[in-house]
Amino acid sequence: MLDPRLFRTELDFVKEQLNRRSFDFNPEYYSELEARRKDIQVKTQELQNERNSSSKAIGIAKAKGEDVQPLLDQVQHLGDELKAAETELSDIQSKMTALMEGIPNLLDQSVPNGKSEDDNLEISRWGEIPSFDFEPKDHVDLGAINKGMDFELGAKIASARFVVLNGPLARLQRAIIQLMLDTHTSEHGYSETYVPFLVNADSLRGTGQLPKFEADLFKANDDPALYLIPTAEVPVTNIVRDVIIDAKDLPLKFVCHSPCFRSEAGAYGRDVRGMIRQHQFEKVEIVQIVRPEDSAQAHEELTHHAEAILKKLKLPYRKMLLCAGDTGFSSTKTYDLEVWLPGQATYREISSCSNFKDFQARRLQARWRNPETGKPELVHTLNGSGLAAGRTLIAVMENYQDAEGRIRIPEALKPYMGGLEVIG
RNA sequence: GGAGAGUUGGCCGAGAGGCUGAAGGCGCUCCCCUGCUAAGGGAGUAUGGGUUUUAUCGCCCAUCGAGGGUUCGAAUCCCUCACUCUCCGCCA
Repeated sequence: MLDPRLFRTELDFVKEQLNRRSFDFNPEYYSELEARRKDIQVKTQELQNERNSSSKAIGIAKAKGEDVQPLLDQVQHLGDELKAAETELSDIQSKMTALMEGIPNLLDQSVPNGKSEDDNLEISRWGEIPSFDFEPKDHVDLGAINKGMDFELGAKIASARFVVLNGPLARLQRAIIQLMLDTHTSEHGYSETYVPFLVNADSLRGTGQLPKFEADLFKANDDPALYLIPTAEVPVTNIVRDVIIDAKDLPLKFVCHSPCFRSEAGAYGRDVRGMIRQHQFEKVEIVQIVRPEDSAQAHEELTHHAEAILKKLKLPYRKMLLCAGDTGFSSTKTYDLEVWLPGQATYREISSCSNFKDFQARRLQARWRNPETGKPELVHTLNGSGLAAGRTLIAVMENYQDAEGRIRIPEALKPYMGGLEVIG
C-alpha cells in the first residue's frame, strides 16, 4: 500500500508515476472519496465526543445523587445519529481501503520505461554458453530416460502441470536445495527458517497477493480461509507483521526452502512443455528486512547472493533490470536472473529479486524503532529467489548433458550426491 | 475429538458498568544526590487515526485477543469466533 499522505499532497505525481506502469488511476474518484471520508469522519468523531462528554456528565451527576433524567433526554437523539454516521464512515473507509489495496507500488527512479519483457534492460552476462558437438536435448527428453522425470505420472496422480521425479533426479533436486541453503546460511549470513505452507488471508494481504491476485492461488480451506503459499515470501515476510523491531536487530535475513503452489489461471498455453511452469515447485527464498536507508544497497547484495548460486553451479546467466511494465505489483525495482537453457537456446527466468521498500511494510505494519526519532517507522522489505530449485534442476540437466543423454554432476553438487558423478 | 482455565501496556499484574488509556511493580530514558560501585529521590515512558501537508503544541476519536450486541455510558454484562494452557483420547 502506498502512503495515503502522498495522495493528499502529491496527487498529480502519483498519477504520473502510476502511468509508467500503465495503471489507470482516477484522481477525481480518489479526491471525491477522500473529501467524503474527511467530512464523515469529522462528523462522526464530533458525535462521539458529544456522547462521551454527556455520558461522563451523567456519571458525575449520578454520583452526586442528582436527577439525571433531563440529561438522559438530551442524549436521546444521539444514538441513531451516531450509528448512521459510523455505518457511513466504515462504508467509505472500506471503499477507500479497496481502492488503495488495488494500487501498485511506485517504481524506483532507475527503472526503465517499457511495456513488456521485451523492454527489460540487460545489466550483465556471466559464464560461457556451452557448445555441443551434438544437438542438445531439452530437459523433457533428458528426463524421459529411465523415467527420471515423469509428467504423465504427475498428471495421473494430480493433474496436468505436476511432475514426479525419480531416483537420481529427485536426489539432484534435493542436492540443489541443500547447496543453496548451506551457501546462504554459512556464506551470506541468512538464518534458516521453516514456516507454514498454508497461510491465512491476512498474510497474503500483507505481502500483496490479496485482494488482487486470488485467482493465482490455490485455496485449501474455507473456514478459516487458508491458501497454499505461492512463495515462501508470504509466510517469511509475515514473521514481522505487526512487530516493532529493535534497531539493533536489523537487518533481519531469512532463508527458507519451501514448495510453492501456483494456480496460474489463464497461463495455459504458455510453457506447456516440461517443468518450466508447474502448479507445484521447490524454491529457496531469501528475505531481508532492513532500515529504509539501507534497502537499495541490500537489493544489490541480495541479488548477488542469488547470483552466487549460479556461479557455483557454473550456469551461464544474464541479469535483467525489469522495465516499468514488467515489474511486479508490490515491487519498486526488480532484477531477474535468467539462466541459459541449451534445450531452448534461450535465457529463462530462474530468480526474481525485488525491493518493495515500505509497500509491504505498510500493509504488514512492520516497523522498527528509529533511535533518532524514538518513533516506530516502517521498515523496507526485500526478497529474491535464491533460486527456483525446479528450474535450476532443468538448467543443470540441459547444461551438463552429454551426447548420450547423460548428465554430469556439477562439482558444487558432488558432496550432496553420495559419490555419484553422472546420471544416466 | 472431550472437559476445564485463561487472553489487560515492553514484561508482570490490579481493575468486576461511570473523572480508568487503564492502580502497583519490573524494565527503559532523563534529572538530582552520593569518592567508585551499590542503594536512594524526582520526572517521563502504548499504538493508530482525525484536526487543510510536515514539525511543535493543543484538542478530539479509536484500541484492554477479534467481531457483534445490551446501555446515556463497557476492560467490566451478553453472544460468536480465534488463540494459549491443563487433563483425557488419538496420533508422526
